[in-house]
Amino acid sequence: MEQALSRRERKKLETRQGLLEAALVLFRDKGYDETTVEEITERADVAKGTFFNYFPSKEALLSDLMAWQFSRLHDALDVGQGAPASPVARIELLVRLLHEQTLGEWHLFQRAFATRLSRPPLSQHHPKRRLSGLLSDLVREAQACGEIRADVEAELVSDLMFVAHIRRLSMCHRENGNFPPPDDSEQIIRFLMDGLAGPKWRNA
Amino acid sequence: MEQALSRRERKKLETRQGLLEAALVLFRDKGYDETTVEEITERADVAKGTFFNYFPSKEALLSDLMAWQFSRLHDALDVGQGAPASPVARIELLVRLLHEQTLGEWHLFQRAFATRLSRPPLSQHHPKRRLSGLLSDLVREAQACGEIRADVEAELVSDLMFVAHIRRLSMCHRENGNFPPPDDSEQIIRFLMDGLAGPKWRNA
DNA sequence: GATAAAATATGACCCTGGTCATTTTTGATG
DNA sequence: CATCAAAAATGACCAGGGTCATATTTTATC
Repeated sequence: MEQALSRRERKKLETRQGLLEAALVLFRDKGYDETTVEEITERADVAKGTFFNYFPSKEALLSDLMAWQFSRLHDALDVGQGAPASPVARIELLVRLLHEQTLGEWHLFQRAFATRLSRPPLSQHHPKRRLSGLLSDLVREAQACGEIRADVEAELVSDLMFVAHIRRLSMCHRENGNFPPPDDSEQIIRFLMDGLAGPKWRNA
Repeated sequence: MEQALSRRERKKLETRQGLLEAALVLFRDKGYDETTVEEITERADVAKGTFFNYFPSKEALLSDLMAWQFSRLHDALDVGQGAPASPVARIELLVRLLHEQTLGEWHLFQRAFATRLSRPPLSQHHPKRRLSGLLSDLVREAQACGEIRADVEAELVSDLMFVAHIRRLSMCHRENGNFPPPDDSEQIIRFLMDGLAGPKWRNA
């Protein structure tokens, strides 16, 4: 057990967590753009300047927030904890979990991903908390054991899966307001697996 | 011939175009974030406020800029003008052209796409100028004539192609500075066509 | 031309993300 | 305790995107 946390360090973590939680509530409630950094610090009961002692930017906080939200996924995907042995099956599981967890916050998620797409990484978190790393690791595993062809970059594949997921949420949301779609999460993965030419070409 | 443009309307178009061109030069030169709206209006020789009479936001201008840059692609893909008849072949052609045209401006392109991903459409341009519409139309065509399975949403497919392209540029750029990659644009399309399981599974 | 109404242009102003010099708190040491 | 240096908090400040009431220009009409 490492109880090597001085009071100072504990206070620091507390403040940081307070900011994250305040932001999450406000983002959920009013949306990302509509929430001011000052409102966040107000709610967390610190001065505005303090915010930037903990996060280099508002976007970086969002990124950390998402990482925090998704850190639990790692455990759920541990084979030791009952996750399926097949990497592809675990990918499908991940996508399904992701889908459940993203409901209600998909616009935040979407925003965070878009930012990551267009700008260099904002802050390096613990690898255990990087969703993209998790996905691409799974892809690499699947490639290693032959479930997925190895002549494509794992990063590319995982990104495609990611974006497919975001698209689906986005389309659902725009069409029927906020209604979560039927659980066809794995269909996208399957389509990526089968290819655009489709399974019927397989035996042609 | 419609010469139904009053002087006022001509001037209006001129100003708009002036802003677009000024912005393009500055974005290329200094980058999107580093370019100020005021610098753009300065260069276009109008007041800052005028900018927002023509574009609702800086981002909207970027979006229009990209649309403008890509409007010529439509012509290149006209079957009457020598483009291949096969929709998939035309998709491959589009991706290759896209790749050539994006060189040197990929970060702008990337930025515009990321914005489009995370926010509702900023301004509705002429459909002929919407790149995403162009791509998804091609996909629909390919589906109609059986080159691509029809049980997946065309929008989803075209978005995946889009993102794959962006990813590739992004990775190339990050790895070897600015060096354009070997012309393997179609490989991604082919991988999407074949699927992750890969062609070797085909006859298994 | 003179006049008026509509379209356009303008820049002072506001808001908010982000910076930074300064102040306050912390805890180590004698 | 008193002292001091390091860490952390603070809020005045700045820059840039975006708004808007006002000023200017254009066109229509007489």
